[in-house]
Formats: sequence, C-alpha cells, structure tokens
Amino acid sequence: MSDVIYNFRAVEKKWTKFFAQYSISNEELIQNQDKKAYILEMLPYPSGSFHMGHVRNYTIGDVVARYQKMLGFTIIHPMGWDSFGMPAENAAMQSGGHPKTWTEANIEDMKKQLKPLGYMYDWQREISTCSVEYYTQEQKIFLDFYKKGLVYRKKSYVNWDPIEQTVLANEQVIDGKGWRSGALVEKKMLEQWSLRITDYAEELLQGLKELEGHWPDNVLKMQENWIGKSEGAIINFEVINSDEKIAVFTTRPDTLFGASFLAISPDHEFSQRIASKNEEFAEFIDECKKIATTEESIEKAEKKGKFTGLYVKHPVVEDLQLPIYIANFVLMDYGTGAVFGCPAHDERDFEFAQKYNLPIKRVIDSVEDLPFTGDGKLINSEYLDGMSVEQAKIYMINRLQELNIGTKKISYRLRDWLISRQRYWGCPIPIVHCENCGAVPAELPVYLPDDVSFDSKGNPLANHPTWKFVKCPKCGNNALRETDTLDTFFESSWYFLRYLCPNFNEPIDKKVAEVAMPVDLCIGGIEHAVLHLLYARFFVLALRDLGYIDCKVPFANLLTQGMVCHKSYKNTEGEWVYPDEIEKLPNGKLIDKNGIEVFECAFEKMSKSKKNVISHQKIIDSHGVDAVRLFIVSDTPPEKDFSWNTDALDGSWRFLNRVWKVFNKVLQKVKENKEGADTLIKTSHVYLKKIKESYDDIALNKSVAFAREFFNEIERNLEMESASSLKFAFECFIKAIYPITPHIAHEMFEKLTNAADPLQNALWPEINEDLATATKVTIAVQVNGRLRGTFNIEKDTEDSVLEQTAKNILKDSINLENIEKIIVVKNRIVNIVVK
RNA sequence: GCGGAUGUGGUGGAAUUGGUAGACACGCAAGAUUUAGGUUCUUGUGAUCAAAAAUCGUGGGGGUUCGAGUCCCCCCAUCCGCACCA
Repeated sequence: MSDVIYNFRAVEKKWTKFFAQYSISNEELIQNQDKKAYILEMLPYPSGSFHMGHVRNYTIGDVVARYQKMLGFTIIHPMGWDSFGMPAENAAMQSGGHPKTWTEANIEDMKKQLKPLGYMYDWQREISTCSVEYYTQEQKIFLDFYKKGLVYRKKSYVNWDPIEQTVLANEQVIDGKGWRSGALVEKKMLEQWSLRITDYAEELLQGLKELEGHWPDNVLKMQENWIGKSEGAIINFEVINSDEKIAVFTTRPDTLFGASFLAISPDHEFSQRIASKNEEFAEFIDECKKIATTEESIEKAEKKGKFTGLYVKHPVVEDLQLPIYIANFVLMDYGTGAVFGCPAHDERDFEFAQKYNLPIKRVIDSVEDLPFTGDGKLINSEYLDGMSVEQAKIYMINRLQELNIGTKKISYRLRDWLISRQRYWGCPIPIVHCENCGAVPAELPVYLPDDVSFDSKGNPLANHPTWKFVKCPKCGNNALRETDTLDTFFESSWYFLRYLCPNFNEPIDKKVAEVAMPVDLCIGGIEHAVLHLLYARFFVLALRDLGYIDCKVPFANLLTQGMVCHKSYKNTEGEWVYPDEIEKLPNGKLIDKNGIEVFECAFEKMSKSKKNVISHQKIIDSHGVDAVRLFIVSDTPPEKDFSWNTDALDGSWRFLNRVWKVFNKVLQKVKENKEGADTLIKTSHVYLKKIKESYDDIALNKSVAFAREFFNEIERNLEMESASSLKFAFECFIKAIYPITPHIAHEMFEKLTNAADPLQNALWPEINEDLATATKVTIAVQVNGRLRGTFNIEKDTEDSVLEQTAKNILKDSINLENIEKIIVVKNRIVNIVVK
C-alpha cells in the first residue's frame, strides 16, 4: 500500500508546469465575449520579497478564476509588475547598482517564487510598467490629457517629502506623513504638473452609487468623504474704504445675521499683500506656517488671529462693520480661503470670538448652550425669523443672488492630482520647455536614459549632462526637457487596460477593451481605497471622454482582502525575534536561539521589520502548495484579517493526506465494481449546491467547510456504497475542491476518470435541484420558545400532523389542557404556548 | 470632534435572514492500534452540576414577539478612515 502515501512534491511539480501554460488569445476572447470573466489582482511592486500577503491575495484570485472557468466563463487572469518607483532608486543609491537591473532581477526572482504556487495566470499578457513598451504608450495618454486640458502646470503650495526628495499628491499624505517614507511632509511653493481630477468630482461621486453592493461599503464611504461635496454659497464682502471685495464660501448662509468677523487665510492674496508692506504681519504669517507643518495634532493648535485694522461691510445689515482678521485656522485650498465667523453657531468661531472679544449673537433658537450647531427656528435675523435652518439657507441664497452679492456654490474637498515627481525611476513627462513657445509636447517616445548618476543630490535626470538639452519641436530653438517623471500611480491607473493588448502599437485596443471591460472582480488591499481605486476610476472616465474606451467603471466588483497577521515577539534586549526561532521551556518561558528570554507582543500584520513573518517558501517545502492554498482560504473569510496558525496548517496537510487515502480506497472499489447503496448521489447534489453558493459569494471559508462535510459523508459511506455511486460522489468532490487545491485534484481526476482532457477544462457538475433539496427535515419542538425535543419527518408534512407529533412527544412533560396557542412553521418548528 | 465597521466557546469562524446557537476546523482531554512520517482511528469538549434533568449563554442594559445572535432604543469596548473643510 505504498501508493497510499501522498507524494505532494511529485504531484505538484507535475501539474504546476501544466498550469503555467494557461493562455487565452484576444480572438478567443472576442469569440466568447458573452461569457467572459476578467479577474484581476492588483499588480505587485517587485520589491524582491514575495510575502504571505501576496500568497493570500493571489490564492483568492486564483480560486475565483478557476471556479469561474468551471462555470464556463472565458477567463482573463493576468499578472504584471508595478515596477517604477522609489525603492529601486534607493537601492541604487545605497548599493551603487542601477534601478533597472535591480528591478529586473527582482521581477525574475519574484516570478520564480510565484510560479510554484500553481496560479492560472496568462503569462502572455504580462506587463512591466517600467518597460519601454509600457511607459512610451503611457506618454501618448499623457499628451492626450494635455491636449484636452486635463493636465496643467501651476505654482502652489505642495506636499514635499524631505526623505524621498519629491512632491506628493494629497492622497499620498497620511497623517501628515509621506505614505511610503513616513517623513513629516513640508509645504513648499513649487510649480508642478497636476491632473484635473476635480473636473470629475461630481461624476466620481455619482459613480459611487452604482458601485453600491459591488464594492465594500467602507471603500465607498472613504471615497465619498475624500471627494467631500458640500453645498453652500459664495458671498462677497466689500472692504471699507476700498473698492476691493473678499469672497467667502459658506455652507451656512442662514447664519449671516450672526456674523461678527471675517477671517482670511495667511496664504490669501489679501494677507500676502499686507505682509509685503508690514514686517509684523509677515512674521505672524510665518508663524502660522510653522504651526501648520510642525504640529502633528491640529486639535492642539491654538486658534490665532491678527486684526488687519480693516473692516468689511456686512452685506445685508445696514451700518454694520466686521473686522478682518488673518487667522491660522483658515485653509487657503478649500473654498475661497476666507470665511465669515458666526461664533454663536460654530465651535471654532466661538473659540476665536471669545479669545478676541468679538460679539456673539444667537440667530438660531434653542435651549442649548452656545455654540449651537443644530437645527432650530431663526431669530434676530429680520426676514429669516421663524424659518428652519434649511428654509433660511434657500431663502438667503436667493436673496443674495437678487442683491447681486452672492451665488449658490458647490465645493469639493478633492484637489487636483499632483502628478510630477522629482525622481529618476519613473515615466518621463513628455514636455519640452521653450522660451518662445512655452510648454510644448515632446516628440514621442521620450526614453529614460540609462546613464545617470545617483552620487549627487536631487533628481538624476536634471543632473544628467546632456539629456535635457533639446530643440523645441515647434520652433527649433534651444529648449529644455521637463526632467520630472510621473507619479507611479499614473501607471497603475490603466494597467488593467494594457493587459488586454500588451504589445499593441497604441495604448489601448478599443475592440478588446469593449469586450473585456470592466474588470469583473478586482482583489487587493484596503490601503488603496482612496489612492489607486480613486485614480483608476478617474482614468477610466477621462479615457472614455478621449474616446479610448466606452466603459465608465474600471472594476465592477471589488474585494478588499484582509491582512495576514501573526504575533510578534521581542527579547529582553528589545530585539524583534522570528517566531520560528523561539523555543518554549518546560516552565513556560520563551527563549530565542541565544537563550535570551522572549515576550509576546502585539498580534499584527506580518512585516519584515517586526520579524513576525512566516516564510511561504519554507512552508511550501514542508507542507506542499495545495495545503498552503487550502489553509489560507479555510476558516477566515477573505475580507477579514487572517491570523496565522501553524497548527491549523498542519490540519490542512492532514486533510489532504486523508483525502488521498480515501481516494485510493474509492479507486479500489471502483475497480472491483462493487455493488451497494447509492445514497451519495443525493448527498453529492446537496453539497454541490451549498459549495457552489459559497463560491458565488466568495465565502471561501464556507466552501471549504462544506467540502469537508461532503468528504466526511463519503468516508462514512465508503463500505456501503456502490462503485458507481462512489465514483460519482468522489468526482463531484474533486471538482468541488479543485479551485482551491488544483494539483491533488488534477492527479485524482486523471486517475479516477482516465480522462484525456484535464480537470482544468471540466465544468461544474450540473445540480439536480430535486436531489439537492432535502426530503426529510428535522422539526424542533418548543414549549414557550424553549427547545424540548426534535423529530424527523418528510418535508412539507401538513401542519396538523406536525402539531400532533409534537403533542405526542410532549404529552408526558406538559399538561395538554393548558395549551393556549400552537405555532407551527412548516419544515421548521412547532412551538406550544402554555400557561 | 465627525463618519464607518465590528463584538458569538480556549481559538478561527458557521447560523437557511425572526425559527434547533456554536456547522466546519484548530486546540484540549480520555482511550485504541500501534506507528518508526510532521501518524492514524474512536469518543468527548459553551458554562454551572458527580450525573441526568434543569438553568444560564451570542459585549452590557432595556424593548417588540409564541420565538431575537438576527428587529428597535440606550450604553460600553475595539478597529479603521477623515480631521481647523467654514
């Protein structure tokens, strides 16, 4: 019986080779366009280290792709590399190599690590965003955006990452720090390239509604908040003794009668002008800026203002003048950079008014203390008196418009996407700056030069001795190339379209995109909720308006998989310790390999820095790929955080061995053509249905649980069943687990059916609905809602019979005369209510 | 501060959407075969109780209902996102 031992090494090696050959041509795709499924996992950055988070992400994707294939879909399932970016440049600076060689070596390395996992990727579609083929096509898109007016250059305060030595987009600043470097971001006045994502603010917001139920709610909410729409009005305040006006944005025009001051941003034009003439104000403004950048928690920052000595006229109250303050809490890049203060009904204005002794006038009635921000009847507001807040807003806006001093206005929190980076390892922005012609589109392609030096500070492209000196494509005069490169999120905003035509001579092949888009399921981490996922939505809309594609959504469905977590450990010397280097002493104490005592720390995301990682390579060697794949989708739903548990991994390994053992017994019985019962036929249909429903919901932990139940049933009936029934049931079981454990499934399928066609081309077994529904049901018998017993009976038995059966069961324990009421729910319960 | 999510055995998690709470696993305990492989196989395992019976039990407290993990109200805790957004 030596064949009973499952040799996962040999079996997995055999089938992995086969899986690597999977490919679907665009011709096939177009032929089968009615039944396509585009399954996409967010493409990885080739850092060189493939980790458990990748394994989980790609395993979930692979299971879905293989399952969908069984449903008869033509599957687009590509993989590629998000290969531009800072780490390559940092590595080059540290070790003296070249970002290109570093990146390419990493891709090779990661591919080597990826292949043994048996994923069904279409490697014919592989892309690498740092390749000439990719980024030169991207330059065409950039210039189309430019010609359409979607790209512009403007001087403004931008986020500067002092470690990466480049600017960042707002989305890339998390808690005031650079998203990758973690460095405190500084504000700098620089001239930078931006994309007009704000032109699409409303459509991006509206688009969220269509994604409801298809994208996780928290992602939709995060994007909604990020776009941050608010409706209000612009009101113009006349400056006394001047013909100037200051425009103010407010969402509370109803509180205008309660206004007692005007506050403007230190960066406001008006402030700047005052500062340029007055040293004292210049100092104050400088001080404000320091607070804005150095103070981590803005909550702690004190509200500060400086009276300009100037006043504005209250727009609707005769003879009322409001002082103008320069105030540190007013942001320049939201609204107009100026606000009117109504201290009675705004917490911040209240604090400010108290500090500077400004009038506080209640205009909304309420028993509550000031500041009061809720709803109520307007008071002290002339014609608004008696109205609700909502009514007063509408009335006031109309009034302002009639008087020609204000207009209705919708503001968004979303800012334009700053896309230029002062780095080498990115796509060159194809623009030439000419003294005569200004910014001119460069002749394409613009290649990234290889011969750069990382020795000196700053952007290696700008430091290159010759690269930037060119002739103007328009007038032929000497001109300078743009030396900034594109934000790498630019690449990841359209890669899913390039997979569809990796070698096409234009960026996007419309006829393929028409068939393949949108992506049916995108799987990735939640960390991209407002980065990649917002940019990709924007790109698709912009590309649609440029005529590249017809769809308006990049990803029809989104699954954000949870993190892979493990307990982290520190020794008494404060060093992190790898979990597999820890030994447990008989007294329960933990020690590391040097005998130093170790303590358990938090349960957190696996990360190299905390050493709480498990090497996927090691566990694949010891347990096999299928066991790892099975384990990683068992127990925990894909969207939840996953806690690593090596014991449970052993359980998956044991299960596969058990499967192999039972399989060999089944094989034997099939060979013997044994007679017997055929109860497993029905069992198979029951479980196929349950397992299928779980796959449909991507509740893979449930698919596994039901598949195990199914297997337990087969094992239990092994001796009594007929050969034909056993064969049928086991074939169903193989198909049911195939998406998760494809190697062992293929091996068993081949041996059981002698099929020439591999399992990969098999379809999900047809489910006989009659057989899939139970014919017997268990009825619960309750007294006053408490369980008192159960009985089995034919499905759909009449209520009266159920009632009588329940009474018979209870006749000794309750007095039937005391029955007040009997509730019968068909196929479920009988509840007898007694006094 | 605002917004969102989550809370079920020792652990990961199920629960037909208001109808037998704890499926399926992990762990643990007892036993069997013996294994020379990280075994395998029985049985048990929410708590209280020697046990049956019974009672309690889905973060806490109320409520609706014949019946609540599920619906409603009020708290608490944890996590995440945004954060001077006018």
